[in-house]
Amino acid sequence: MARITSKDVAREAGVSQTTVSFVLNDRSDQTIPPETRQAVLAAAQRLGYVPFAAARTLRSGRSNVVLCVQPDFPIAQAFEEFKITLSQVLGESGYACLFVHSAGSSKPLAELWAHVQPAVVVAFGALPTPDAEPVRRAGIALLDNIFEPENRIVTGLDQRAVGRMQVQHLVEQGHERIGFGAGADPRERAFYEPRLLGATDACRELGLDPPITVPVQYSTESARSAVETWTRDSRVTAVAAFNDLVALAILAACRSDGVLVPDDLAIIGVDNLLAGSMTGPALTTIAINLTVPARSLSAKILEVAGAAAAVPAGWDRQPILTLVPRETT
Amino acid sequence: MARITSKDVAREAGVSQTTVSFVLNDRSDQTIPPETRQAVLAAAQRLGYVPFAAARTLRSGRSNVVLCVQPDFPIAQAFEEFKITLSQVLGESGYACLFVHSAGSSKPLAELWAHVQPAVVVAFGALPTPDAEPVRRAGIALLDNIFEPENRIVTGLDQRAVGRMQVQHLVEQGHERIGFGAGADPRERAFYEPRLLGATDACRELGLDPPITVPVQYSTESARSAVETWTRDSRVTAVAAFNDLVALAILAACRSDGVLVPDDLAIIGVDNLLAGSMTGPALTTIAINLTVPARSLSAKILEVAGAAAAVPAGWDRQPILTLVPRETT
DNA sequence: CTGAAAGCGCTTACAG
DNA sequence: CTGAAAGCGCTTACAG
Repeated sequence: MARITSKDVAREAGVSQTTVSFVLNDRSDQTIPPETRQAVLAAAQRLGYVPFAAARTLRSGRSNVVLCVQPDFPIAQAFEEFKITLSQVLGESGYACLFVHSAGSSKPLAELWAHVQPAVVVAFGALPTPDAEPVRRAGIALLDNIFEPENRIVTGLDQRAVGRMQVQHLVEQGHERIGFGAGADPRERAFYEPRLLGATDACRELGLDPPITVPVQYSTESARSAVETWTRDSRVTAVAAFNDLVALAILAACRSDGVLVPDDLAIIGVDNLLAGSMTGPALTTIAINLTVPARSLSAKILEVAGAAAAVPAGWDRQPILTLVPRETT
Repeated sequence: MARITSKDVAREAGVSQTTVSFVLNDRSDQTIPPETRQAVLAAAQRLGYVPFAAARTLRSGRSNVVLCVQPDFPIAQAFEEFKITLSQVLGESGYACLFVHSAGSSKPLAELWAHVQPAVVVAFGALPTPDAEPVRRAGIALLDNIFEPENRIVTGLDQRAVGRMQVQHLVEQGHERIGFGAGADPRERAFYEPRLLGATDACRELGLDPPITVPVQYSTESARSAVETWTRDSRVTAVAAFNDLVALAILAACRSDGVLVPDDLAIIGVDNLLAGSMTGPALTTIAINLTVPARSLSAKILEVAGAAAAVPAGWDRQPILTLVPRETT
């Protein structure tokens, strides 16, 4: 079955292909009488015409695809929400939001840019040089390292504020010796490093010693030696975990070692995982509303893509970080 | 900076564009002398030539993109692993694997097919008719409802086997009155319905009454009334939860109501979430190795795309489902 | 074995 | 206000 082309629409409407193009692209620099415009629109509708993007891309050298490169390891579930919001907002502005897993191509991603000549490439992490180079060379806008502190203007979210908020809460509860449960996986460094930085800043500002930091793996075993360090050697009374999973591991270690939570050791996590609300005692945590950063990033993407942002006003007034006090502090 | 085209390569190699195309596409129906072939390859290499996919797509009417439509709600984290494996295997066969969130376009996805004229469209759930129709009409291969029981040949994974395995384990532990904790979110029906079916089958085969099924939301509160139903009214001694999150909710409800696990009520989940290994008592669960279904699906995709599968042999011998016995059974 | 030429469907100077 | 024509970069009959 043959594809329906703009030529077909032109014939159906009794005009030229040029006119069809002008009408369908709503070119403001052309004056089209309403009747002609209606005729074209009606014909396109009747035939079910969908412009063939490959041809348009070939012609213009650029598609309206936004390509998002995801890290190869599973990240917090809350992140799904982020991607969904991003897709929605960009979708409303006529951009398709596609996600790739960077591990997808053993060879560098190079050829993928060619496949979908995107308008913008967004990398949540750092795009390795062999991948970034061809993007740059092709003149494609690249938004890199979205969640790094130095890019906080892009997402409106500074990870340091997370660690800062944790410490503030713990200190308000009367704690003076703070521990920090960092991640052990270098791929998650982009999250735990700035959060630790923020926690350290907050301690200093509040006149406390910097947090006693221990890397914790996602296992009770690993968390046990961390808990030992905190309670025995350093007399730490409260721990900020860089995420809920680490907090859960610490909580499990306390349970198995008879350390009372929150009496002997208070714990606060980050992410507001469902699982954290269902432990005993229930986990105090910080919820991150990723909807706001997603809208913020969308606006930036549309800006570099040279499109008018269709982002509704007021969204940036919503709070990103919310303390969820439960039973572990 | 101008794009490097096959014409440039032809000039550099001193041959025609036709020859360049033949060499670069490795056309077996053409005989090219080794020297010519080398010259072309060297020239392409030297210039850093990357074929412009839009032109190729325009010409052939089809790209080598596989488009995967994801559900709009966050699903199990293990799923990420599935997508990564899928990307890798398809990547090795020269296909780019892109993911979209179906909520992305308020209008039907229709225009997206046009954007990236994919070779195959894969929908993890059901693709609504207004979206499926244009795909079919465009003659694009569509793989739908990947995880439904009737498609178990595609993934090699029958969700019913999951529920079956849960019941078998519980019965081996001596239980005779089985409960089933289903999901409450209709969007997850594709997972809990077949699992319940499998559990019911297993009960019948083992001469037991069908499981007492209660929908459970992801909250301790919701799980409490479920636990009441099971322990008070029905004398159920063991519950199969459709996933770990429901199992965790049930565990939390037991904790708060003084129901002893596993003595009063045994619990088994599905997914092997990290959080489940860190509760007290630690959750017995079923781990799903999604690597195998991902490879299986890849093979199917490559088949419908008309490509030779580069799937290594032996992968289908690995077990998909593994019982992870811990402390709740 | 190799090349000149056509054509995929679109947009856009350019000419009326 | 509208249309004929060129050209984006590729592949493939077709002719030598």
